[in-house]
This record gives sequence, C-alpha cells and structure tokens, in this order.
Amino acid sequence: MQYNTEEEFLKNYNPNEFERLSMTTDILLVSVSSRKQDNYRKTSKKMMSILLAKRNDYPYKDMWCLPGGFVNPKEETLEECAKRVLKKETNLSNIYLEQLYTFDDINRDPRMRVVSTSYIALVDKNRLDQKISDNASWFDIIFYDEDEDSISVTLDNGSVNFSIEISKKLRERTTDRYKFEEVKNDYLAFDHSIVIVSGIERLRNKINYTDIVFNMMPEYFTLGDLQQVYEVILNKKLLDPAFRRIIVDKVEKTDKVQTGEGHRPSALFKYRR
Amino acid sequence: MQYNTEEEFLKNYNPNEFERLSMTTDILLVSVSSRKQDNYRKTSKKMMSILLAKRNDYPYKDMWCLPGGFVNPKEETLEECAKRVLKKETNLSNIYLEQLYTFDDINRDPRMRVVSTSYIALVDKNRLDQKISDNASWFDIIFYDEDEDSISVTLDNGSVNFSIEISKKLRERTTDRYKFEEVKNDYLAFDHSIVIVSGIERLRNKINYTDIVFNMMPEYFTLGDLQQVYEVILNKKLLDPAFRRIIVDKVEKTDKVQTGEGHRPSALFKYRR
DNA sequence: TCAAAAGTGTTATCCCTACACCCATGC
DNA sequence: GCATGGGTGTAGGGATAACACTTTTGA
Repeated sequence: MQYNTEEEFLKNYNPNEFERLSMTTDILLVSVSSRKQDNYRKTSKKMMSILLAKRNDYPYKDMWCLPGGFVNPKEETLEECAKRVLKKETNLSNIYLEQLYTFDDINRDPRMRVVSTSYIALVDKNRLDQKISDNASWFDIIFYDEDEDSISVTLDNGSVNFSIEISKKLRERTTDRYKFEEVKNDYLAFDHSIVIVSGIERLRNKINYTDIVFNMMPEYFTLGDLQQVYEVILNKKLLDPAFRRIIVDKVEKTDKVQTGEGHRPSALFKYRR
Repeated sequence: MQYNTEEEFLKNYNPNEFERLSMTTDILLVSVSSRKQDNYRKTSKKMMSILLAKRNDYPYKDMWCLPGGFVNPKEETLEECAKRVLKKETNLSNIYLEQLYTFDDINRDPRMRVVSTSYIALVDKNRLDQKISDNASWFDIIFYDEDEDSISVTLDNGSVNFSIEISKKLRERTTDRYKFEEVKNDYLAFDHSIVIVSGIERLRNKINYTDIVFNMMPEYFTLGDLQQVYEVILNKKLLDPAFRRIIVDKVEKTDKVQTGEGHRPSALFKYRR
C-alpha cells in the first residue's frame, strides 16, 4: 500500500496491513564471585557469575533461562524494557547495559513469532542486597573452555550443576563472526545458551580495549583483585608487571590499604574518572 | 498468563495476549567507487558509496532512505528478510551481510510501533550489472569528517548532493559506545542517518582486525588499489611499506599484471584463502 | 626525459614479555 | 621463619613508523 497524500495516509490506516510479531528482551547479567580458599594465605578464587531464572510454567517447567520479558510496544523502547526487567530482578536501576544481538529463533514459541533482542549487563555483586527475585539464582561459571570449534561451559549455583556444549563455526572466512549451535544442553530454555556464549565472547573482547571491567568492580579494589577479574574473563594468567603497566593509567591510588589477608597488605585503588 | 499443563497451554492460546509490533530490516550496502583523474598518470580516486532508495509516498515523498522492508513473521527470519531486500535491489544473492544494530525509534511511524534491525552489506560494485532498482541510486561519500563530538558526511549521486551532521557523545565513560543524534538532515528518512554513521564506524573498526575488506574487492586487484580502499575507509593516508607488511600474509601474488596506467605496471594479487 | 606509482631495504623507536628481585604480612 | 601475594626494575625481542631509495612505465 502506498499513499500520496496525508488524507489518504490517515484514512487508509489498517492495523492489520502488516503482519505483527512479539518482541522480548533477554538480559545476560554478569558479575564476579569470590570463593574463599582453604589455605589462609591464598587470595579467594574468582569466577564469573550470571543470573538465571527458573521457569515453572509449561512447556519450560524446571528449565533455566535468562531474565527477560515481552516488550510493551506502546510504552517502552527495547532498552527501557531491558531496564525494567533488570530493576525487577535486582532492584537496581543504574546498571551497565549494552545491546548484544537480535536473535530470531523462528520456532521459539509454537504459538507465535517471537524476536528477542539480548542485552549484556554488568554489575558489582556487592551492590546487590538480598532482594533478588525468588525464582532467580546466581550461577558461577566454574568451568569454561574454548577451542577452535567448540565451547564448553559448566554452571553451578550451589545446588544445581550442569554443563552446556556449543559448537562454533566461522560464518565467512573474511570475518570474525561465528555461528554457534547447541551440541548439548538439557537445562537452558530457548536459545539462551547461545546468548550466554555470545555475551561472554563480547565481554572478553571488550575488556581489552574499553574500561567496562570497572562496572563489575566495587569503588575501592586492590590491583590483585582487578587482575584476577581480568584473568577470569580472559581465561588466562597474566604477568603482574605487564598487567600493572596496562592498568596504571586507568586507576588512581588511594590512601586506603587492605590488611588482614595473610600476606603483605595492598593499596586500594579506584577507577580514574 | 501462566500454564501448568500442555492442555492448558494449547487451550488458552490467545493471539492478542501480548501486544504486537512490526519489524523491518534496513540495509546499509557499501561499496567503493573510482573516479578518473585529469592527470593521466594519477590513479583514479576512490570513494565509499552507499545505496539509497528514493521514497515517493507520503509522508516521506522525495526523501532518501536505506533499502529495507517489513519482516514477514510467518515466512522469514530477519536475516532472510535482509537477503530478500538485497536480492530485490541488486539482483545478487551472495553478498556479505552482517547484523549491525537494532534501532527502535518509538515514533518512527505514527500509526504503529516499528522496530528495525539494520544490517551492513559489502559488495564489489563491478559484480553489479545494470539491474539496480529504478528508484535506487549509488551515492558517493565525497566528504567524511569526524572529530571528538561530531560527524559530518556529504553524499552525492551525480545529480543530488546533500550533507548530514551527527553529534556523538560517549554513553558511559567506561566504554566505546556512542550516542548519535541528528543535528542536520533534510534528505534522509527515519533514523537512517544514524544507521549510516554507525555502519561506517563498524566497518572502520573491523577493517583493522578482519578481512572484510576483500568483500568489496574484485577477484584480482593491485596492492595500490587495496591500499586506497583501506585509506578511504580509515580516512587517512597509509605508508606504503607498512601497509605491505600488514597485508602480505592475506594476499597471493598472481602471474597477472596490470599495465597501461601511465606508470610502472603493478602485479595483480588475490585474496589468500 | 619525466612524473607517477610500484616496490624494497634500513634504522630508530616503542611496546610487550619474561624474568629476577625485594618487601611486608599473618600465622 | 616462611609461604604468599604486593610491588618494581630491566634486558631482550618483535612489531611498527618514518624515511630513503631504486625500478618501470606511458606520454
């Protein structure tokens, strides 16, 4: 249908002229957890954590999924929808949020077409009080292994523990974009295993050329803590002097000192604004 | 609404339970044009070109926009929709295509909510025969200037010439994501000026760490040509020896030679697979 | 002959890696 | 005392930038 005048345009409005669909936003909320070590001298071990929600409705009963919700087209933009979901789940408003990718799993819901725009959100877990939604739970990424053509992830929330396996294949040889496909996944609903893996890839890339990591840090932190966060995201050990050289311009030393750790106390730094 | 059994789930299906919206895909098709120089010795000057379509329907009459179209939710994914549009506009099927961003301009169409997922597509113009859609036209980017907080672009298709100005502002100080806003734009419909600028940013970034540039090159090319394409995308002059060192592993020298150019003939290379 | 681009070599500089080393603490 | 992490200095190697230089062609 094509209109030539304003009159025609307004008069001929037919709400069913175009096929409609529903949209959702899904949010990959990432943080970092610490687990105390037995040896009193050792620093606590760090892991990435993501927030998952348990479904108790048919047909996804007892599966886990990323927090998300349908977009209300009359009221909110996609980003506003994502913020609304985050607020509901964490009771926090000012969380770092970045659009990840728009996935459209054509058969996601048998009743209607759903397109989902996913977001990645980063937060310092210490900012969260206890008011997380009842059906939500933090899962630690206790294992993450990536090679040429597959990714393997193990998640654990203290009582539930499961692994997923994703195959990766370069889409075109001219680019860095991968096609991810589920190989093994018995616990995550929809295509959320793919969203998780894509988000972690994004995070891992961006940590090298942006300061997003500071969205996951408390106001004051030691360089050791910061280095461990880098290491857990990059999934490799870094050399201390090299790390300090990279980070030195991004942080500011404060007067504060952290003691009582079974070794030499460390200076507390904060992000340089 | 929540379902506990399959029976309940299927029986209670209500197509209006969730608010619907319409989706479109918009495609930023980028190529490189050459313009012969007066001096017979000089190589022809290169410019980026993008494909725009002229609207002749109210309320966008005589404005230009990116090729695009509504997604048919029953029949196609977003990417399939983008490919369908590209096929219609260029008569080509195997064009490099990459999802750019999902923009949702809440007041894009006064009659209904439209969300648009944009794609960037790269092509070697030589592959295109004359069968471009009647209302479509290649615009050369004859001027592109970017500084700390604004971008200025001038487009020209031989008969129409216009400029747009976009302000850019870092969204958060921890990241590299910019908020773009139109400052001046009298010719481009919707939010397409923002899509164009975002796409060029993406291309400029990716050229440094991927091989996407070869999607815009013919099978055989000289290193001088290739370097000029890099230069026009990066918007700066590169030093010959440095460029050759970077590129040497990506290309293969062939027996072919290009002569008749008013200077020493150059070897033809092709992309190393 | 000459202007333009093709193509190559060489040096200085920067940055990163790797390693060595000393310091300060709690038990 | 000692294991552990905090914190710093330095030598070596690889990549890059800048420049100089030679080659080859069409008009």
